[in-house]
Amino acid sequence: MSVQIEKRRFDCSALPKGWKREEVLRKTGLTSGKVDVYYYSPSGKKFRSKPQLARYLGDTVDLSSFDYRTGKLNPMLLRKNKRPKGTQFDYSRGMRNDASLVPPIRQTASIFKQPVTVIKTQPTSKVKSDCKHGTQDKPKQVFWEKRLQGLQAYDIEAEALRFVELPSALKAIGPSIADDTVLQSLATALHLVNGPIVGQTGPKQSLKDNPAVFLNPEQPLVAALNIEEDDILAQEQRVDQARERLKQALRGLES
DNA sequence: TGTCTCGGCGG
DNA sequence: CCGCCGAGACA
Repeated sequence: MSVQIEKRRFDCSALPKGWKREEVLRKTGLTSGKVDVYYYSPSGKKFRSKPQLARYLGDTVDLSSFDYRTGKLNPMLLRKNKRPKGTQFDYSRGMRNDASLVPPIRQTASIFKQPVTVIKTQPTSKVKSDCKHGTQDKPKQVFWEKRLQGLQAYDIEAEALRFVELPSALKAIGPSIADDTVLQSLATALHLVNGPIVGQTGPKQSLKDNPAVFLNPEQPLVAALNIEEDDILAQEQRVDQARERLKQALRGLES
């Protein structure tokens, strides 16, 4: 009698390095014999459905050609609108269909945020995984924050909302970077960057002379900042005051 | 509290 | 029938 493997965690060829795929056999109960499939991100987070995976990977990734159960990439799985024989490759929805998409091409936003090369081999094309560089994020443009410059929040009366004042400790870095841009870059960094936000830590003079070269685009456009115990205490106090004001306001609503 | 496991709902 | 996720069991 062959004892089937009841639990195995594999590297999966269709997935980038570090991702694991696991099959778990149900041993008891009404559903005994059913196999559950799980995925593990490089950081160890467990995923138990395709929607969960999609949520984690974000809108930029198209999982429509990914078969969750088998872990394989392109089994032409979409039941409806199955393509006629003549068509060679499903370029996936959302992709433009111009000359720049004739293989071989590079895609940076592919399954699991991994760069792939689409190569053409007669008569069918296929997707070749490129693992040797690991996962890659889209490079950030230097001073990309400038694209946000001049954008402003308005209230319902179309009146511009007053801009918040930045603490004097936040010193902008870069060519004519205004306070609002500093705030936008800070907010973006807080939202996107995993890890500490430390500001621009490069050599001061170089940053001044040639920011385009010495700036770290991963960090916000502020000089390296140091947060002291006092700053934290002061901030806690401000929060307390704000809460107090909110309490008063709510009390005013009740009566 | 977090992980593992099976049930069961709904497409 | 099967994907997805809730929730009980268990550590």
